[in-house]
Amino acid sequence: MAAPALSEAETGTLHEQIVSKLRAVLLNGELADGTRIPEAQLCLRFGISRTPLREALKVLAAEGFIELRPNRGSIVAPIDPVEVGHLFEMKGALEQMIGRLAAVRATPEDAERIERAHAALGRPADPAAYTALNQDFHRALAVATHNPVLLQSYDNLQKRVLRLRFVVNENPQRVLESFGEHEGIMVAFRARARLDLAERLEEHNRLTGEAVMRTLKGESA
Amino acid sequence: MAAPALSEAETGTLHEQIVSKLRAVLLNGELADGTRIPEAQLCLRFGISRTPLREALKVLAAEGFIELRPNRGSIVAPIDPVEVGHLFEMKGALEQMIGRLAAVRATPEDAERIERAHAALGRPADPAAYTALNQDFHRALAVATHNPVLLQSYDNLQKRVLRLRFVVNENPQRVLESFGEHEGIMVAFRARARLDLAERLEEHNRLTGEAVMRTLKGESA
DNA sequence: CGGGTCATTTTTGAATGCAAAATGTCGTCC
DNA sequence: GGACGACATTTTGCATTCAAAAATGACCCG
Repeated sequence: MAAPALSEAETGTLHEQIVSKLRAVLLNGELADGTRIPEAQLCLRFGISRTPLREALKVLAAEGFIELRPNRGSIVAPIDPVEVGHLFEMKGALEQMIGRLAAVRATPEDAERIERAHAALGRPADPAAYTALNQDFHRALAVATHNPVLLQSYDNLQKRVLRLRFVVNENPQRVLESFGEHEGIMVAFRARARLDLAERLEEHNRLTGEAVMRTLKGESA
Repeated sequence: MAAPALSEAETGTLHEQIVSKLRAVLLNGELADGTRIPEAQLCLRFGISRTPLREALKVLAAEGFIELRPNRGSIVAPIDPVEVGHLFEMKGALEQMIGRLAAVRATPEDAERIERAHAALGRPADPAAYTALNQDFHRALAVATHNPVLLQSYDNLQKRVLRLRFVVNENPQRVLESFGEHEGIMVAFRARARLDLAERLEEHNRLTGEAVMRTLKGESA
């Protein structure tokens, strides 16, 4: 019998579990951006002492999810429209790389995972499920590059961008456009057309970024 | 009177100082890759207790410089030829992005910094100095993108690659080639030719990577 | 009634202490 | 001579403790 596939949050050392759990809390939008994070409260919540919690905070700060202010506590990293632009720009460079590499390196298993993720995306459930499936789809392409360094950076960016969905709601118009773009991406992928795949992924990312930026600016105005 | 510009290692909280200092130690090649890092020894060396040291270790692990093995201590991240290939590949994507953006966004001040860094590189001193100046030059181009997200990722990759110089010595032949490539890069930069600059940076990175990989394979064989 | 100062409380940063896991040592047996 | 196993030692992971810095609030003065 195979091992029961423990989720990342229930294995490893205590502080590693806390990193996963706390990151999940932040990505679930439970703590609004900019709010203070009292250590004692989190210790109570997770049932641990401050030592592993503080280790986790340092790691999450390095990942860009929280901000440490010496002697003044940690805060959930504020969402800055300028930084969001930079995040999408950086993600665009990775998407291009993903396109060029995945088209060439995808194994049959990779291709099947990508097809499945794309198919799952075809039947739109609630918005929250759509977001998760969309992430899975794009991540499956990143996995197909077989470059762990790239994948780790991509995961980080994807998660940091993911936090935005609580300040800018998914725009239904944009979701519809995405379907078409995803189809185009799959066409290029099935043809293993590396430059086309790169271009379509980059453009898809750029359009999403622009939509997010418009909403961000609209709401702040 | 301006503040005396403290180096990163002497400011901020204790654990932040340790992160910088310890990273510097690793980049100086004082600890060979794969060697164990006894916590007590480092505490003694830095004159601190284990708490901030362990926080620093977690951060450096997240950055990819060390590896944490639960209950079995930390080791200096082993240099794996396959991973080195992945690092250069990822760096290549960023170099392209740097080329496309820096050509367009560089301010006159950026341009001057880049020119100065390039000029400093022209008079080759000892190999160690050359490596540092070379890093400065490429970093100056990254700064000119005015994208901090990119810059942070680039810094990380640059430093991780930097560790290699202790396992593969700078190859004089390759250094000579670099001079020519740097000239080409500057020509493209001065003309603000974004696609050319991107291509030359990418190619320069690829050639360096290939040279390193050849040496790595040669030495392991 | 508002602003400012000082004492009190809370919270953070780092050191210490303690239990569990891993490592090393020695003796035994084959 | 080498493999195995019990014991002692070391090292790690986490909880607890202590000191210093920031936040809070009471009090006074204008």
